[in-house]
Parts: sequence; C-alpha cells; structure tokens
Amino acid sequence: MRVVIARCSVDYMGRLTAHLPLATRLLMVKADGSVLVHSDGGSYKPLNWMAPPCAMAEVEPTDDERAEGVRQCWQVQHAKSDDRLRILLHEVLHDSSHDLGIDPGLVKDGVEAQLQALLAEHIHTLGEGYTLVRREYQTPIGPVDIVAKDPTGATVAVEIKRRGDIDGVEQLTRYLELLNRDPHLAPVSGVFAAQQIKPQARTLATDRGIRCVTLDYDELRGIDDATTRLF
Amino acid sequence: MRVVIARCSVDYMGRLTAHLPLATRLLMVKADGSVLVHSDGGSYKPLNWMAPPCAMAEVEPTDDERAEGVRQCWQVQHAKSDDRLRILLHEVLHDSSHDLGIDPGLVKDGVEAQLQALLAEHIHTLGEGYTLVRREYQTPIGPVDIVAKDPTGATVAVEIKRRGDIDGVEQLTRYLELLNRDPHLAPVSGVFAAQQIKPQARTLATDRGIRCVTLDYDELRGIDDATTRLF
DNA sequence: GTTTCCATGTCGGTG
DNA sequence: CACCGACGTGGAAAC
Repeated sequence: MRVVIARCSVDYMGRLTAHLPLATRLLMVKADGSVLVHSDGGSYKPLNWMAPPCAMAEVEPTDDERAEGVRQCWQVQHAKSDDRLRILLHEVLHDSSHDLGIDPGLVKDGVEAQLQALLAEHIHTLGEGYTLVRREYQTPIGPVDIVAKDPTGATVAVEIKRRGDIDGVEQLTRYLELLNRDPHLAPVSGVFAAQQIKPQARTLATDRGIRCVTLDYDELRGIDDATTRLF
Repeated sequence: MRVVIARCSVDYMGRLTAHLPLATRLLMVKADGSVLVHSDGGSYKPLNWMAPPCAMAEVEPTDDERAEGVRQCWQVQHAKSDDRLRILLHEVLHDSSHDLGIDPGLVKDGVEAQLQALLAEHIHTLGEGYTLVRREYQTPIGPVDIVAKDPTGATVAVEIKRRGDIDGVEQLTRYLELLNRDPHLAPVSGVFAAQQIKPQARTLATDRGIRCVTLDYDELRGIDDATTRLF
C-alpha cells in the first residue's frame, strides 16, 4: 500500500467523463494496482478511483505539463474495460509505502437474513393462529421469503425487507401472481413485512390487497441478547 | 486528514454487528471526524468505516486490553444514530496529519442524462417517422424520460436506462397505466431503451407489449467528438 | 461465468 | 428534513 499526499488534478474517462481541479488530496495505491483519490470530507466514497484489475504507469509529463508545474503523471488503465484515470501531481507532500499483508476479512452478522429468521421463529407476529410452512420457498422467479398459513388454513406469502419500498411490493405481487396460478395453493394472500414501510409502498400494497406489517427488530429479537452490545 | 498505518482490530455495531480480526491496515481520519479502515485490496469500499457526522475519542485501553498488547483505543460515535466503531491499535507503524483544505469537487459529464439528450436528438433511432414531443414529461408519479409520436401519430412513452433492469420496466408500466387513463393521450405505447437490457426485463417488457430498444452510446454520439478522448 | 438481489449502500435532486 | 431515484453503483449468492 502506497500513500501519497499531493496537490494534483485528476481526469477520469470511462463510463462517464469526470475532472478534478487542482487541489491537495490523498492518493492510495493498493497492492492490486487499484487507486483511490480521497478528499478530506465526504464519506467513504473516493472522489475518483480505479477498481482492480488495473495497472498504474508513471509516465513523463509533457513539456507543456511540466511548464504548468506537473512533476509526475500517473496513468491508470483498467485491465478489462477502457476505463482510464490520469493523475497529474504538482506537488508531493508525502509519499510512503507499507506492507500490509493479506487481510483476514470482515465478519458480519445478519441484516435481512436475521429479520427473516426472527420472523419465521416468531410467526405469530403476523397474528394469532399463523403457522410457518417454509422459509425461502423457491419459485421460477425467485424465492418467497416466508410461506405461512393463516388461521383459516389459507396460504400466505410474506416478503421481508429492511426498508419497505415500492420495489418490494412489485416483487411480492409477481410472486402472488405466480403462486395463485397454482390451484393447489390459491388463494394466496400477501404480507409485506419491513422495519419501515414507505407511504407509497404502503399505498400500492393496500391497493393490491397486500397487508403491511411493520417489524420491530428489537422486539423480535427480544431483550435476551443484550450481552452482544459493544460497550 | 490523519493517516495511520497500524496493526489493529475493529468492531462495528449499528445497523449490523461486524468484527475485523487483528491485522495491519490503513486508518484514515478525515477532517469531519469520519473514519475509514482500508485493507490493501478490494475496491474503494473500506473494510469498515464511520460516516459523518461523528466524533472520534481516544480512550485509555483497559488493563486487560493493555495486557493483550493494545496501545490505543479509538471510539468513534455517530452523532445522530447509535452506530459505533471501536478500533484497538496494537502497533502503530505510521501516523501523520496533513491539511488538505476544501476540495473544489468533481465535475461530471452525463450518463443517463446524456443518453436521454442523444436519443431525443436522434429520435429516429426508434424508427422512421418518429417525432419528439417532449423530454422529461412531468406526471404526478414522476417524469417520463421522453414522449414521442410514432409514424401513425400515436403517443409513445420512452423510459431510458443505462442498464435495463426489471425495475425500469415496472416504472414504465406505471407511467403507461397513468398516461392511458388520459383519453386525450390514449392509446400510449411504451419503449424501453437501454444500453443493455437484461433478459428478464426484456421478457417482462415484451409480455406487457413494451418494445425494447438497445442503445449504442457510441453510435448515438457519433464519431464527431473523438477529440474529447483523454489520451 | 452470468444473473439477481442486497447494501452499515452513497449521493444528489426535489417537495 | 424526508422522500425518491441514479450510481463509474459494488458485492455476494444463486443458478
């Protein structure tokens, strides 16, 4: 990993064309050749970058560029597309390299999968008398998150999202349309379950006869695993 | 901007729980307090991070931690949520700070907007006898990218995407449903135009009587502005 | 390998 | 501030 702090300008050409005027920035060159250009703000997204696989070449600045104060010219070329990044360094304030080794990688704990497991476990959240049939019920157009039966024994398809958006309603609608073609299953009703349901999604769902259920993650999880807190 | 290279472990707790085992990484602390943890590979996304607004505090390691080799403990707390990042530094290999100033920011040139402009300009791409009515035709549920008339004078709604996905077809379907409620416009047909159209999207579109058109960006743009190339 | 869907998405526009 | 859609989306899992 090479870290350079430099006054530089950057040009990108590929899926779009972009330019960064002359300013002081942090340049990160990773072991795989990828390059990141960071400013001192924003979030984790760099101002500009080149994703691996790619190769960086330091080329001689032209006379014109040299006359304008350019000391180094980096050209980064993507290996599989014609994406290119060109960095003109005017003043190098810091330049160091470090051997970081291979990272063991991130260990994550659930999001939507956990919500699904929790709702499957506490299927009564949908109402008294509901029973779980299956999680991840496979269909030709994708898996239905949860299939259950309501107190009358009718089939219910549940779509789970962290944030309930209009897309999720469309997705559930396609599942319902498909499932209702099966005379063994029909009539299948739909439940749209999410931590938060956007008004537009709720309106669309209701209009299509789909019930909306707001999931309370903490309530589902219960207070039993407070020990997992960090501090 | 502070740049630290250190052997460290990281814990995140917030929307999910995540852990990074002890390894050497680059830590970036930006002027707004945000923190990025980068490995020497992957793409521009850090292994872990805290987005602004947030505050970092260096706290004393506990005796246990100190016994395990922890030299510094950083606690980063998000200002508006209860997201927390905890970084235990075991060995600091580099630590430097730099004043980068405010970045003038990125200057971008089109993507979808450019495709839209180009298709509006070359509306005959849809076929002989097509005429442009309007770009960004406003409706209560959002703007229709392009409204045109086909050779018979019938109205055509065009949805443009760089990547033609199922979402785009759904979006266009909603527009068509709305537009066709207007007796002055009906019948309105649909065209789904994208640089690349996914098979499922194409199937869904065709099933709904929506025509699919693949856009060739370079062909639309023509060879006239080859001068805009970088190298 | 391709396709599909999730994301601690992030980011910018608009009401 | 919230909602909504685009993104050089990136990334992982399913097929």
